[in-house]
Amino acid sequence: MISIKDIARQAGMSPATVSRVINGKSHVHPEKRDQILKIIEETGYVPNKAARSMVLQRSFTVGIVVNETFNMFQRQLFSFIERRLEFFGYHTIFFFVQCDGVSEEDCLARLKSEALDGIIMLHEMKDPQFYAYTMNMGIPLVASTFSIQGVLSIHVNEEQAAFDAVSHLIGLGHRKIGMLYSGGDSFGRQRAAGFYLAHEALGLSRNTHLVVQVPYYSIEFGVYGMREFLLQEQDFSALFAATDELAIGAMRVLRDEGLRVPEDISVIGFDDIEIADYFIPRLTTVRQPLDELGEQTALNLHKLISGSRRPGRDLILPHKLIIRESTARKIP
Amino acid sequence: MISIKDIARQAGMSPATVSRVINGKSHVHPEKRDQILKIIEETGYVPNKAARSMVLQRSFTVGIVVNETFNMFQRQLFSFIERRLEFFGYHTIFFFVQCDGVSEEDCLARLKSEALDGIIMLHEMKDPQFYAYTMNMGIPLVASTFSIQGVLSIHVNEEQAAFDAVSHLIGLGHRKIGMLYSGGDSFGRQRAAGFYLAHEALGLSRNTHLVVQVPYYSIEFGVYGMREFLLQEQDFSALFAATDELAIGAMRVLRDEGLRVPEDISVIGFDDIEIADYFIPRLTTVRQPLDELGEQTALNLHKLISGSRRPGRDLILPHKLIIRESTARKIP
DNA sequence: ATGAAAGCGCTAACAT
DNA sequence: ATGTTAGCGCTTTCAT
Repeated sequence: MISIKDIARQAGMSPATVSRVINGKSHVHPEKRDQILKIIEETGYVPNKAARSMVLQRSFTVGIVVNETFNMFQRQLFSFIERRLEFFGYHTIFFFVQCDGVSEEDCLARLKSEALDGIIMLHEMKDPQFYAYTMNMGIPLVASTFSIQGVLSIHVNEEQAAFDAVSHLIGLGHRKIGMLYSGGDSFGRQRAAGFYLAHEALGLSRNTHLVVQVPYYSIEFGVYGMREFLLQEQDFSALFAATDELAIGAMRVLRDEGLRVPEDISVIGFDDIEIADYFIPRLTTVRQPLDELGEQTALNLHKLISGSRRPGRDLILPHKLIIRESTARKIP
Repeated sequence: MISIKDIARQAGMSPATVSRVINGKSHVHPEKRDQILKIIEETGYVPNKAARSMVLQRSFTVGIVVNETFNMFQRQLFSFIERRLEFFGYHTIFFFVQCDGVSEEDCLARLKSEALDGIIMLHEMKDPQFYAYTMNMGIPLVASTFSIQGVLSIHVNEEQAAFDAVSHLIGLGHRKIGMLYSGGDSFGRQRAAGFYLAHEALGLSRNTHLVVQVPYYSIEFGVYGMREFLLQEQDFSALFAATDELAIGAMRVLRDEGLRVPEDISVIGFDDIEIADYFIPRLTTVRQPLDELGEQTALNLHKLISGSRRPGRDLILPHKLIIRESTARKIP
């Protein structure tokens, strides 16, 4: 492989000068600079990352902490994040974690074995040791799609978004509304809070019997959750699912039970994943700006790493209610 | 950061001995080995990847060449591949490419700037320069989900699988069957070949008017393709979509046009992505064993890299016809 | 069986 | 403005 020395030799200069040119440092004679640039161009030389990595004490690698289930929403988000990360020259390495202590411990152990430049969290870690470690090591952290105290967090206003979704349902005349969500994470709880708030704001009692919790945000658990629901409670005309995947699983069950959406039951989701606009019926939902979420996540982590920004306060991205076919006015 | 020297000093031995222990080399006294291992355990020391990378001339990084559209099927597959890659200690770096020459050139340029240990192709490159380069540099290559001459390819028997799918349709009494696919890649053409073969085997004429080609395998192009289809041809009772995403887009259009699936038109897909089993109606399709595909892709690339295997002949994984709700007997 | 020493490719401090 | 040099953390001859 061609190295900086080869370029230096060909140019009749020292490696240091070539290095200066590559890294855009000043104090290089413009003429020599051009000459070096020309040789680099001709030879197709590119600096060795491992060598730079070693001397700069940077790995050009960012860790992605994500739930083992890695759902459709997260895969879509990752796809956006990755494009930007790639643009900034980072490699990625995944840390799949389950929602239990052992798994988080394993994750932390692996984390320590990698000299990460930064970490993107698509999943909320409970273990305080995790934050202690990253803080201690000075590893920049970005939380994407939820908020963590002391960590640069990028997300929509979950509570307000859920409030908007449920208000839409109430506005359609629904009075008994079910909710499907997971209480295991902050954004789930915030969406639930929005659900209750909408009820209060509109003067409705918050009937807690109409709530089913599931462990993960997958279609499968949407199915499971909806089954539970039907077992417990038949007297409702609308459902607020905390994610689109939950909504899709729920609609599947409703269909199997001979219940029509939206004629018999209105369903609203959250996220606006790709399939939402094609499902039958098309899913009414709250859009999270996935592209911007991905863009901002990568960009801000990069800023944190390069030192051009400090954590500061959360970045709140705008959400948007997308009304499609799965919700309709309640038939009295 | 704690280094090999620190361990050596604590153990009262030389870095060379510690290195031997870490890498499981022989010629180390068992007692000393245990002692070193103990210290490593206690201190939580892990070798610096960049340093190893430099001396070993390996990057521990694999490139993933994938289409810019990075569809649901690919995202799901990547998720499986990544888990294994992670297990083997590789980082990943994406190379998004479009289906045009310029994009492939750019990709090649970026490829050259990364010292990759290996490359996984989820997308077929046309540019012969690409293969010339990788061959020349001795970079191991694995093609996943399609076959390339001279490259270790892992995939199902596309033609047979498509044959099975179309035979299912014909067996249901359908005689005028449409096909939606992309001719821009080998597996698309093979699936098309299976489509024709099934017609021939069953003594049906291959009415080429019943075929629509699209540029990409996305839901969006399923919609687009189906619209085209309806414009050109109304006289058919079943559709073979070359991927599930195409099928979903097609079903969406059919629904919008007031055509029922499967009562009016049967639809069969290909891949068996996650949503297939939840869509309304549940999609009949041909399953590709995504988990094993991911597993084998990562494993075989690793073997190629570590020199414990040579390209050899293609790895053919079993497919399976999954009959669900979107296909039904033709009503005369 | 073990250690000393060289060197992987690069950057930065220091010298000129 | 440019060159010299040391050193990042590791592995691997080559001695012993």
